[in-house]
Amino acid sequence: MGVTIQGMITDKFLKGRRGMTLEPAERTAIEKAISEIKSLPPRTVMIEAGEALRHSAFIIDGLMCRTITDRDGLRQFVGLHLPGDFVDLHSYALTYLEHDIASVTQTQVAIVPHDRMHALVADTTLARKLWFSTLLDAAMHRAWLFRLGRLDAMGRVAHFLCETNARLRAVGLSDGRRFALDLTQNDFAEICGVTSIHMNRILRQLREEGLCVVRSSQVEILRPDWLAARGQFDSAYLYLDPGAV
Amino acid sequence: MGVTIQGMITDKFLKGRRGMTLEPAERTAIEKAISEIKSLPPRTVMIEAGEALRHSAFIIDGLMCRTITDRDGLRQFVGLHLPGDFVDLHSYALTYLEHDIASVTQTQVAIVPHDRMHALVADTTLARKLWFSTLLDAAMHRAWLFRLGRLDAMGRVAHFLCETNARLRAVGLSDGRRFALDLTQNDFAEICGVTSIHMNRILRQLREEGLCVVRSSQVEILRPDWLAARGQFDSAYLYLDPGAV
DNA sequence: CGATCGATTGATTTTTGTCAAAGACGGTGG
DNA sequence: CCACCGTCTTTGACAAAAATCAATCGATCG
Repeated sequence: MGVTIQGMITDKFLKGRRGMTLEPAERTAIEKAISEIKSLPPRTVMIEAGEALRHSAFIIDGLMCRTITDRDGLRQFVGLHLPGDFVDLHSYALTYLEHDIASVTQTQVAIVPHDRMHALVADTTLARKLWFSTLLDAAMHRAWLFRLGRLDAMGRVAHFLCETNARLRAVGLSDGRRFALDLTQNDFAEICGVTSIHMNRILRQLREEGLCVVRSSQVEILRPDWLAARGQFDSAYLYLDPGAV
Repeated sequence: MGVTIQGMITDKFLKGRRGMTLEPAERTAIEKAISEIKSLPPRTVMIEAGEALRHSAFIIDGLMCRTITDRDGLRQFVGLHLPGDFVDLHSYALTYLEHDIASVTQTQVAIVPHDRMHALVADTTLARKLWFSTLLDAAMHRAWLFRLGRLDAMGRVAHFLCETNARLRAVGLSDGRRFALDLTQNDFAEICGVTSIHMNRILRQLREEGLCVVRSSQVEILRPDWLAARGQFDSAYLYLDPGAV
């Protein structure tokens, strides 16, 4: 009661992030700036690199990814986005993106036209929170760089699963051990920068050793501490509320 | 004449970036916000992960890096910063960083206290340019992710050299083929996520095949086109002025 | 039911890391 | 001036990690 459908849309935005949670008025302001709600089928490119952009999208439900495609058409995931993520807020200041944004699963996004964004950022407090949200993405990029640059294949998977668990938990979509994650082994491979064949072997190994089961769009972490150690995972870069970690 | 020393400080900030160049008044505003100029010896940590921050630093001269250190003390570079880069502008909204920032060479930085930053971002046009500058870092992070995730060791080096060449060129520090870059082979290794031994072999190979000479703090690119192709380099993510590319 | 997509497995090759040891070079102190 | 040192570079031999090639297998879908 008292919670309108409208009120649910930005529910998860910056949820659980250290000192950056939105005030009710700020959420209302953002929700008023929404021009439409769009539904995307799975595996659909929403934004292509280079395209001129006049609006940003906020994920209400579903999984989206940011990818860069190489000369042979092979993709590297440079980000994975969950409900509550303002997936291409950065296009507001960049005007075009140098990567693609696509849905992974069936997705619902809220569209905010850039010309309505001007009014939002006139409020310097809200502007700073929006800025913060894009800096959070950058912090995740850095964690991903560490993952790819310093960890072996199993470490990368471990790190990624810890991160995803923590992020989903922050928005109430993981209980800390088990969560839905509708990615194929090939997606995991494109995230971790290994071949899907190798990814298959790593996931089997994790399963056989009773550490973690990744299977049919469901992840269950059996030994969270072990996984965090194996992936050298430290959640500081997610800027979560001390209580929420 | 007419160009004061003061006027030189922010000279290179956002220089050559598509529609984001600073107006004289904006540069003056930033320069007035500077509280001090600091000199850093080579290889000095300026900011440690987790430290509470009350100011940001702008690089006037020198090379700095952002690094994440693993459990064994091995570092992964997650960014390299040149003169004209507002190296930790993001600390303004983040309040602490999850990575270290250190000098590579002898460096001069201009310090801008966060409480003076408030006045700068009150100007929404300037705020947007500052925001853009942090998004540029994020775009580079993504290019680095592509590099680590999809390229082999030689491709990574090629990509990195193309990027650095383009960035230095934008601020007038490369002629497009030859530039100073005071990095050790170990730095290159920490940037590209390979061992320094392997990096040594790659650099030798580039040299022997007459493609590129990386030696004693000087880089000379003999075949820019080949290097760009080998590293699948596309400068779109640097958001350079069409004329400057 | 064939077709397609994703998962799985084995055999083999390629790339990169590890270990061990010199060589080069500049700077310092005797 | 020169021997010594530390840092950076270079090289070889070998081991480990991951990629590649080639098939199956299983489930789902029209």
